[in-house]
Amino acid sequence: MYKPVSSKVDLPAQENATLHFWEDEQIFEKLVAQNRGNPRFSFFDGPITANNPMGVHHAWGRTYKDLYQRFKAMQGFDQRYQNGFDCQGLWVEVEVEKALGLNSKRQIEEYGLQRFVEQCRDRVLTYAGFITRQSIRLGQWMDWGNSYFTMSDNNIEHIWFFLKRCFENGWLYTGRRAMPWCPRCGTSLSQHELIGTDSYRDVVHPSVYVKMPILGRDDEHFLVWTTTPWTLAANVALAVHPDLEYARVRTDDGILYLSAKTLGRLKGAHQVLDVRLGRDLIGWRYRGPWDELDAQEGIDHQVIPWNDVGEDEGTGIVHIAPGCGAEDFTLGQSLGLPVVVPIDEGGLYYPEFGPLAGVHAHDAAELVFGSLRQKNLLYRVEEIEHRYPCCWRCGEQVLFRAVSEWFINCDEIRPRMIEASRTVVWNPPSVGKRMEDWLNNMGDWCISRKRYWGLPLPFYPCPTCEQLTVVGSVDELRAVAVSGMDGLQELHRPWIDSVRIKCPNCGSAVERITEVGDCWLDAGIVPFSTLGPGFLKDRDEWARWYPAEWITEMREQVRLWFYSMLFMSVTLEGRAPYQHVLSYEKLMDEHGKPMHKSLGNAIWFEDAAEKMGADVMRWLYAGQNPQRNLLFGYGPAEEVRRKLLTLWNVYSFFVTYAESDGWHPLHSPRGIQSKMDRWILGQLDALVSTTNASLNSYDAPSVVGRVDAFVDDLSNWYLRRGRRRFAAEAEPDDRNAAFATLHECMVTLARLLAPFLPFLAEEIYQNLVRSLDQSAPESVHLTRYPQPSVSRADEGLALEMELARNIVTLGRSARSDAGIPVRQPLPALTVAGELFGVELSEEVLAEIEDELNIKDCRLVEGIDSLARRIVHPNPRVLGPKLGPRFPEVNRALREGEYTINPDGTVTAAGHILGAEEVTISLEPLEDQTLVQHSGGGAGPSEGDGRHGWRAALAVALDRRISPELRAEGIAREVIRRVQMLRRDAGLQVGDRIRLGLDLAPELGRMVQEHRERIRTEVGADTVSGEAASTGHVWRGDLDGYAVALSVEPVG
RNA sequence: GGGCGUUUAGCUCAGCUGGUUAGAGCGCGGUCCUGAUAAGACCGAGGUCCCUGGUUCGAGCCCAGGAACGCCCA
Repeated sequence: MYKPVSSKVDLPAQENATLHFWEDEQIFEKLVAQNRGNPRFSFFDGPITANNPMGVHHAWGRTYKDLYQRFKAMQGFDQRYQNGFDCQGLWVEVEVEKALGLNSKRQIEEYGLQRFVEQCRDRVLTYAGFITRQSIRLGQWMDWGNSYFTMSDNNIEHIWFFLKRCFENGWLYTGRRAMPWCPRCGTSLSQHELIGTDSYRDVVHPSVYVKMPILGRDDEHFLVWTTTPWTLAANVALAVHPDLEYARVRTDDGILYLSAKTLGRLKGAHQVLDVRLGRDLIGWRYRGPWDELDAQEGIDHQVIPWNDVGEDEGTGIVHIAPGCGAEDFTLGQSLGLPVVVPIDEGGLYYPEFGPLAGVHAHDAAELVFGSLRQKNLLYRVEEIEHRYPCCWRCGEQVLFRAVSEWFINCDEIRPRMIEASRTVVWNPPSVGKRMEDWLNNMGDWCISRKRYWGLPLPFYPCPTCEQLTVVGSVDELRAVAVSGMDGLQELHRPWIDSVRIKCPNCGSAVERITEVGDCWLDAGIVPFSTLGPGFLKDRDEWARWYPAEWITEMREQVRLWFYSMLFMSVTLEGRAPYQHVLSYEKLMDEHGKPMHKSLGNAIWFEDAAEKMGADVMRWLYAGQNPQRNLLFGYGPAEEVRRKLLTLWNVYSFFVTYAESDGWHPLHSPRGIQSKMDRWILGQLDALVSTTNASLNSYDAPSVVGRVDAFVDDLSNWYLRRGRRRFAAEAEPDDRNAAFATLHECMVTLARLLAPFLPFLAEEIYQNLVRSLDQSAPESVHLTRYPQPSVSRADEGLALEMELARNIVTLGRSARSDAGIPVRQPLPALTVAGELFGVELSEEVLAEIEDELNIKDCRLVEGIDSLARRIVHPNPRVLGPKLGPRFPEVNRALREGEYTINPDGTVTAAGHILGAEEVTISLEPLEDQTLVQHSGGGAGPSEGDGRHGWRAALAVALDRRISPELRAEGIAREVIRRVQMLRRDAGLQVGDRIRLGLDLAPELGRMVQEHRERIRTEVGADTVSGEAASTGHVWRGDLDGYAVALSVEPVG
């Protein structure tokens, strides 16, 4: 027995029931067991940050992951199904800080490192559980009990191993770099923390023009402009553009140098004494504004060249403080300039800054101006409004500080990474270019972070002899540790900080540096730490899963996860860790705007899943071109839902009729297939074949398009045409064939769609297969993926059907032109055209007649009685053949200067063109107003057989309505009216009625011979000549005669 | 400043190794069909394929230059 299926469906409810079924019956576990020991398919899951709930953007990528893993599983591949969580890093710390009301590193330390770190871990575990439940709701099948966590000791040890290898390679070093720094939080901000929308604000700052006395030239000064007066105490150089012109001008404030185009910024009158190029100023020495400070001792202030100097602001002479700015720092590094860092972690000047010592950088302006004024160096102060970065957490304005960090030198590995990247199939290919570009430009990898919750860098620099020890594993640590091992419950701060080792060189006790590692180390090691027991523990087992055949993440992972994995993999194994990469773009709201909590346009995963349904989401994701931003929302989801609903309704139709008919897939006779059956099964086979090909190259969107087309074929042609074949009064052989065909289509489709729509596919499979056959696999997901075998695809039949559908389209169009509804039968439709050898069988002609309600559809030889043939060149053939002479032939054809020869060839401009060298379109003859035509094209297409028909066709509609036809039309009209009444009355299809049929006498006579047909079609037990006065009644007129109809349920 | 990508109907997007008449869905107007279908069909309105130049018998597609937008890097 089939389970009854309503034509209306609550997809989310259906899905939740399916989830229970999978869980109760352990279907996923059975799938894993079923494929164990088979050839493997290796996929690495990029770790999702377990810091917040999963969003609908994550669900996009997770759909790809699940889709291809399910596809590979149905092909029989053994897989690991390991999900990953990214656990460490500033993002987690920040959320925990917010939750605890902490606002700075100082407060964290007061709160207690251990408690803080435990909170971080708790948060990760909480959200890992949350994301797991969400992913399950999406239908994602993973070995959820076996997820990897990047905070695990195992992961950390593998990174230690990598870092030690880097150390042995001589790549590890400490260096400084200028970082955006929040003095309130006491931490640097990483680049991506400055990218968010809230990070830049309009701020008013005092800007200052400062005079800097030139050494060896009395009363001559460089005039310098800056918006950050607090950095003047860290000045080490001035930069000029070598090719700009600089003027020496006399002013009331002495002789000043500034670039020629900025003279307008001087106060009052000035006199230009001379002009020289910036390059002539290079190397000039000057006295800095704070040379008296201890911090400035020994600094030789010089003018340096810099091509980034401009004249839009300031004076063309730029104050350089490498300790206080990112660009300054980079420039300083390239020229070997000293770095003066004026402020500490909290933004306060260090003691060696004399009068400024202990002052906060944000409060220093007045003090600075006073001092400069006193030294007669202050030229002018003005306010400036500009966009300035702020800490996204606390809103504090960011300062720049040069700080010491740990780096991995990339010189040696860069070319090897580029080589490895070229072995990867990047999808889309531009992502590969992006990777190569990134590799070519990558700086050394800064791997340290001055924070708490993260990978402890295993670096032990000896304070006595300066030898650096890098520990490569816990065993190694144990071997050299002198204290702290007993309390080492995990490889995290604060516990790891208590471990001291003995310097192998001098024997001193050495502490670990306090820094933790970049979280991309955590993710990049995944190919080594997660496969089996891991690279370090069981190399053979590890190697069976390495490298990944396929991975997928969003495109920004090129410079993040894809990069860090590649880096670590090339270092440790000398090759890329993945073979195919699929990347995808960003998810936006349905209007193309980024989703933001603050904009109110964010859609939460739970809401989407419960309102749209996971399958709808998945179909939306799978159909998206991954190279384009996905516009996600309830509008697009509704479009998808309607497509799935079409499929659902075919399913519902099948179940309803198979159940009432008692048709059984195993016990009912196969019947005798019609052309329609053979056609749809051929379409099905073609779909199976192309779907396999597409999925094997990770191209889901084209599958979605073809499935949509197939469902349209199935619903709007096969089933629409075949409805009556499923009725009880249909001929049994034909009916059985129809059921068997539709059943096969639905079951194959369920298996084909299982990776895409796991819920819907399961529902259909359970009801159509499993409910009748307990020996069948327990779940659609335990079946094998449909394989292209001996195909029943029949190109000739496909073309014939396409031709038929084209004729129907023309016929409908002709009826529309004539203003005659389809319900009114018409005597004849004449079809003529260039059919390219495709034949229309009687069987298919009958479908056309029935569909168009035409008594006789006939094909005539030749077209000339219906339409004028217009010859067009077939440029694809003629172009290469005629070359430059092509245009003259083209012109002749266009202007009608040609003759069509009896053998079908065409003579134009002195050339004889073969039938395959031209195409024919039709123009209706003027007196044949009811002719509809379709343009000619390339003839039967090769390709995949879909929508390839471009024949030149013409149809002529005979619109003479005899009294008999009129009567039949009216009878159909009556039937339709009664059916509408039945629906209004809420009757089921099988319910019987009493029909009241009160017709004007003339009408009654006309319809007389159709009375029995009316009675049977509307399911009436009796027909009376009078309509009831109340209840379900329709009164109106048909063809000008009064009519009253009534419907009363029987019993 | 450099790199990558995008630009096609009101909106969202297809468009094959270049082929002459550029398509779909949504939306809009009209008509029709229907006891599987909250669906569907037919007709219609709606296009400077971002711009300029080049190659070619022929360019939405190839080449060069430019513009706008997006992302990444500096």
